[in-house]
Amino acid sequence: MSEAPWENRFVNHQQNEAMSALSDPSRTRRNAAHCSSCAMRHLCMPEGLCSNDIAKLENIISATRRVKRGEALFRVGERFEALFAVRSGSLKTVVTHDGGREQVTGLLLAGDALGFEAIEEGTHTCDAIALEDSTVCVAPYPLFERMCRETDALQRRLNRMMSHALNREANHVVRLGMLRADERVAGLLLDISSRLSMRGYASSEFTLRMTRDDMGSYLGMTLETVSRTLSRFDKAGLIETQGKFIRICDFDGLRAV
Amino acid sequence: MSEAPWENRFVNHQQNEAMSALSDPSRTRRNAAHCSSCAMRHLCMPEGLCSNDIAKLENIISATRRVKRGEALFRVGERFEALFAVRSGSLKTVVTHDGGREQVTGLLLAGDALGFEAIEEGTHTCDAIALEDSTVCVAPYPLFERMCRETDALQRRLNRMMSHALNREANHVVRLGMLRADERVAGLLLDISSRLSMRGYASSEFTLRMTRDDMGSYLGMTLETVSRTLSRFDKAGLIETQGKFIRICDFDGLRAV
DNA sequence: CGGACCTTTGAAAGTTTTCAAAGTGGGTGG
DNA sequence: CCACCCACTTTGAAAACTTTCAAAGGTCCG
Repeated sequence: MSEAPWENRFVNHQQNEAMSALSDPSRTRRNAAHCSSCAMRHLCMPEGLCSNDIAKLENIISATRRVKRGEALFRVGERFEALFAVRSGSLKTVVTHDGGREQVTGLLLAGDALGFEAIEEGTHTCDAIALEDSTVCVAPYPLFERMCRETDALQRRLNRMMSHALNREANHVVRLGMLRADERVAGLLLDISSRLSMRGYASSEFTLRMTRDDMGSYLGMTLETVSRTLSRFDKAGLIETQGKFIRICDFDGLRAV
Repeated sequence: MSEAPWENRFVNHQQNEAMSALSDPSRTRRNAAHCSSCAMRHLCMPEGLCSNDIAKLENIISATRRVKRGEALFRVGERFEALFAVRSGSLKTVVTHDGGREQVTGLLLAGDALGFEAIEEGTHTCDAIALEDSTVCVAPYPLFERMCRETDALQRRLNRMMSHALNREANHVVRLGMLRADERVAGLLLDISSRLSMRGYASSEFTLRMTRDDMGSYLGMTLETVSRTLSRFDKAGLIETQGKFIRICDFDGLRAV
């Protein structure tokens, strides 16, 4: 049982990746180590940065923060102090509607950056909750902003990252607005798979730390419908589920809804 | 009939606004005139820009483009060349899913900026279609980017605008994911009302140039459900509808769903 | 002014939610 | 280290909501 494939958790993948991403053996300072590693790639390692720039950046992004499962990295209304990048683990962003109803608006995996929503008003507009014990890199925004001013490439990277976040949201809008329940679930699985794949992880199996309730909230449906849909996919041979572990068996089948 | 309140179109409002916003009588050049006026306020007139900066900006944003009803300002796949701001009229953004199904992902009113989604990949990821004959201000991105580099305040404004777009999308996600049909329609009406109000227009009545089909697509429901919901609101005394003209009679009632 | 497009309304069909209850799993304290 | 318990998951059946199909007005744009 301890050798079962679904024991192959995110955390393990991430640590492997973190190690292998240390492509430059000369950087051995502790701060440099995590900064140049996997999770901060998008935030810290834009093409076009010279090694001098990278050194400056490493000084800015010097802190790592730990967030335990269920704890908040930040909450609605808190002052905006830093951008974050998921180094290991995963988080969800949540908005609480009046009346206490909650909606999961985002899923952040290792390598994803978050916090951009707070730039507008200077305060966070959603909660970011860890789905498992996680670590994030911290980029204090005032410093980051100053460095953007000095380094064009970094500024361009920031603009692209925010544009990327915008496109991600637009995809989510399409998923919620145009797709039926089973199409949404299939879309989510394929989306996660492709995000993992882009970062060098196995794309056909993963452990999704969201509950069925979280998935339902994210997809605009009830937890029961999520569960039923996954069961149906399983019976149809499209996937195999074992609790939170999911293996995709038939990509084309999933794409065909 | 020609004096009926629903003759009071957006276009009229906008022209009034454009005139009244010419707060500095010294700026009489043609290029300066439209640039310092209403529609570009968000793009061009951040607090913190000195008059010298503003002059430079006016040179960059020198073009106005006309888009006729039904025509595209840009389309999916087209190269990203400029950011835009709606000067008069209104547009929708549309994504076409495989299979030809279309989803309206955004509604842009006078004063709104658009085009940010194209920064990531350098090509547009949606179509922008005019809902009525409209004009937009054009900010060529390479020039705009360069000016951001020279002027901190403008860069900060750009970041805030993109963050704002992100928050707008997040609101839309919540609307689609957590609300029922009538709540979505009510939410849209209140959203439009508040956006008009922020820009100094009458907030209790407006002519929404989208068709019921567009509204349905934007809200993730069918045109029939939109129509039925509006009829029900009308009968309940919450609003008055006359085709595309809508008057909100009972804001609190609408907020209460 | 005419015709195309848009809107409204009804009834039936379909999908998803709600309510309910049993089963499963994993993390926590003893 | 194990057992227990709480939280999560699964499944069923009825109810609710929304869509689909259909047809009759309306509106407005050229």
